[in-house]
Formats: sequence, structure tokens, C-alpha cells
Amino acid sequence: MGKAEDTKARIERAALVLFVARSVAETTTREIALAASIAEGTIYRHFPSKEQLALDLFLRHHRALAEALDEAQRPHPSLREKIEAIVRCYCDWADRDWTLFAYHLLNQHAFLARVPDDAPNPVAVVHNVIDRAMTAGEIPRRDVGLAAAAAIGVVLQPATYKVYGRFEGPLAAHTGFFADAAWAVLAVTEK
Amino acid sequence: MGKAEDTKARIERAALVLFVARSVAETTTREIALAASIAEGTIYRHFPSKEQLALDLFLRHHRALAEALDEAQRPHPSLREKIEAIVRCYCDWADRDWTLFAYHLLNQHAFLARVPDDAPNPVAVVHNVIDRAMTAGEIPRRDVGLAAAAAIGVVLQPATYKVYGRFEGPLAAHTGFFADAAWAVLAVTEK
DNA sequence: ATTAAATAAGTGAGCAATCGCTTATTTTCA
DNA sequence: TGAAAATAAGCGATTGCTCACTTATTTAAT
Repeated sequence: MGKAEDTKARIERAALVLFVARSVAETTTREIALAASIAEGTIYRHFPSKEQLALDLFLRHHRALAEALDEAQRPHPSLREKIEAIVRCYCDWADRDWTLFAYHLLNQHAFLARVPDDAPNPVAVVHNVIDRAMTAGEIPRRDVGLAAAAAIGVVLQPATYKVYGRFEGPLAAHTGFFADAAWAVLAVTEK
Repeated sequence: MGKAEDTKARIERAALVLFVARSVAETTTREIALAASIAEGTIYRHFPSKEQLALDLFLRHHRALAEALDEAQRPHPSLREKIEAIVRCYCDWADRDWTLFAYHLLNQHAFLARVPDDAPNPVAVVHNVIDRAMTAGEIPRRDVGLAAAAAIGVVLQPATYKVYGRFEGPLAAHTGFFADAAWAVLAVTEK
């Protein structure tokens, strides 16, 4: 890694940690520089603005997660297996870099509107998988967005509570339960 | 309502709308004053600081929601009925004042750590209900926090996506599905 | 009941501090 | 040696909050 690239990576990591501990708005460029052991002006050699740095961080992770989830589900034929693959991939992703994961989770409301329409999207991946399973008759047909949201919530809410400090240990420890529960949600038949 | 109380309420409502549209950090006291049609200094006759105003707003709603959920579930004997009552109460609460609901949802990570330990807590209500149902043998015994989080996610994730603008219409329209899905999550038996 | 005194509520110009970002200068290294 | 990278000082703008003052409401005294 060249020196410039190393500096850029240090800025990104320092910013990430501070953005999660406080928030983007409450983190100053001076703090980022101090944490990255560089001068404040150096940030602007690598990023046009603090907001763009925050957005870059979000979008890169957003796209990479979507691609990883899509690759994970693709080889499997049945919805049940796709769910397991997606859940496992998601938990591994979160455990591998928890700070980055937490940043992505806590700042969706700020950046989701700025994701390009054609960019890979984690929710769209799940949405498509569920839609095809409904068409194939694997699960009952209902509002896809609603079903996807509820199934995603089964995994995302525990993850959120781990960010809040309510849980310890790796998220992947509960992969089995998450997959079973997500499947149960999708298989619900209105009584 | 006295004049002073009316002013205080106007400040709170103006702040709430701006806090949701932007964020607490990105909303200025000048904007709040302008939106509430009062002088900036008047804010400080009613609140010691912008942060305390934001915290007051959060804590009051947090407590009221917890009490409403607890009252809703109390009269019902079975878990299945308690779930339905809690889901219905929660959806009605959200639909009744969506701005306040969105504010509470989007700022949990900022304020949850500042909730007094003995204060009523929406998650604790669900937690207790599930714990008792496990003890009574109504559902399989497993980590209560995890089961509660997953069940809550079934409702909260769709609600979050509605805040993001992915859904339209009242949340209460899906009460039946939410209750069925939450029940399905809790009834999951590890295979 | 009337007036005087006291308190509370409301105002808005302005302050000290801080912010994101720029620029002139120095260092690094191929 | 020249361009890229990093630095440190600093600029204009904005921020939360204060404060001296005015206006409205409540309490007390005659």
C-alpha cells in the first residue's frame, strides 16, 4: 500500500469510529485529523468534504454488502436455503467489521435516499428472492415489501440491539434461529 | 391551556418536526424559534438547553409508550392475545402521531442510554411477556432477549421502512400479519 | 376594589466559541 | 528536481446560549 493510500485509509477508519461513537454531524474534522494523526487539511486532499467522506463510506459498504448477499443466495435452489445463506452472509459481514456494520445500520435514514437507483441494494436482493419464491408457490403470496421488511427485521433488530449494547458475542452465533424465524415469518398463512 | 403552556407546546412541536426532517444536531435554535413563531431566547425560558429539549421529548414518549403497551397486554391471559394487543396498541400509537413516533424510532441510539433504569420501557414490557410465556410453556424456552428482539423486529422494521418512505398508508392496516408473524417467530422450534 | 409590588414570560441583539474548509508553505520521495 | 502529499495557520460563517430590557400575569397590601 502506497503512503497516500495508507493516509486515506487511516482517515476513513478514524472517521468511521468517531461517526459511530458520536454521529457524523457531531464529529468535527479536527477530531478526525487528531485520531488519524494527520493535519486537518490533509482530509481535503482525499475527500472534497466531510459529508462526502461520510457518504463514500456508506455507499461503498452498501454496495459491497448487496453484492455479497446476492452471491451468497444465488447458488441455492430453494427459498429455505437462500434464507440460510443470506442470514449467514449477513451475520459474518457484521462480525467481520462491527464498526463499519454499525455505521451502516445507524445512518441508513441519512443516506438511503442518496443511493443511486441502479446501485446494488441489500433490501432489493431480499425483495427479489422473496418475490420469486412467491411466484414459485414456495410461500403464500402477499405484499412483497411488507414480507421482506418483516423477515429482515428478524435479523436486523437483534443486530441493532447489539449495537446498543444489549447483546454480547458474535451475531453469527444465532444464524440458525434467525433463519428459522425469517422462514416462519414468510411461511405465515393468514388465518 | 395557559399562554405559557401553549408556547412551550408550540416550541416542542416545532422542534419535533425539524428534528425528524433534519436531525437534532443539524437543527438550529433559530430555526425552532422561527417555526414556533417566538423569539430564540424564549426557548430558554422553558428548556435549559436544546439537548434537554430533545431528551425531554424522547423520554416522555418512551415512558408513555411503555405504559400504553403494558396496559394493553395486561388483561389478556394467553401470549397469543397479548401479542395481538401489543401489536395493535403499537400501530395505533404510531399512526396517531407519526412525527413523534418517527422521532422516537430514529433517535433511540442517541437517547436509550439516558433512560433511567427504573423508568417504564417498551422493550422490557415485551421481554417480560415473553419470559412468562416461556415459563408457562406456551412457547419453547430460549434466550429471552434474542426472542424479544426478533419478534419486535417483525413490526419495527416495516415501521422503519415507512419512515424511510418505502410504505404508505397506516401501519395498523397490517396488524394481523404482524401478530401472526411475531407469534410464528416465538413459536419456532429449533430443528 | 384598587393599586402597588413581585414574579414570570417574552424579546432580539450580540458574544464567545467552534465549525468546515482554504491557502501558503514545507516535506517527502520517485 | 519537480510534482505530490502533508502541514499549520487562519478565514468567514454559523452556532448555542446570554443578558439587559419590555410586557404580561399573579400576588399582596391598603
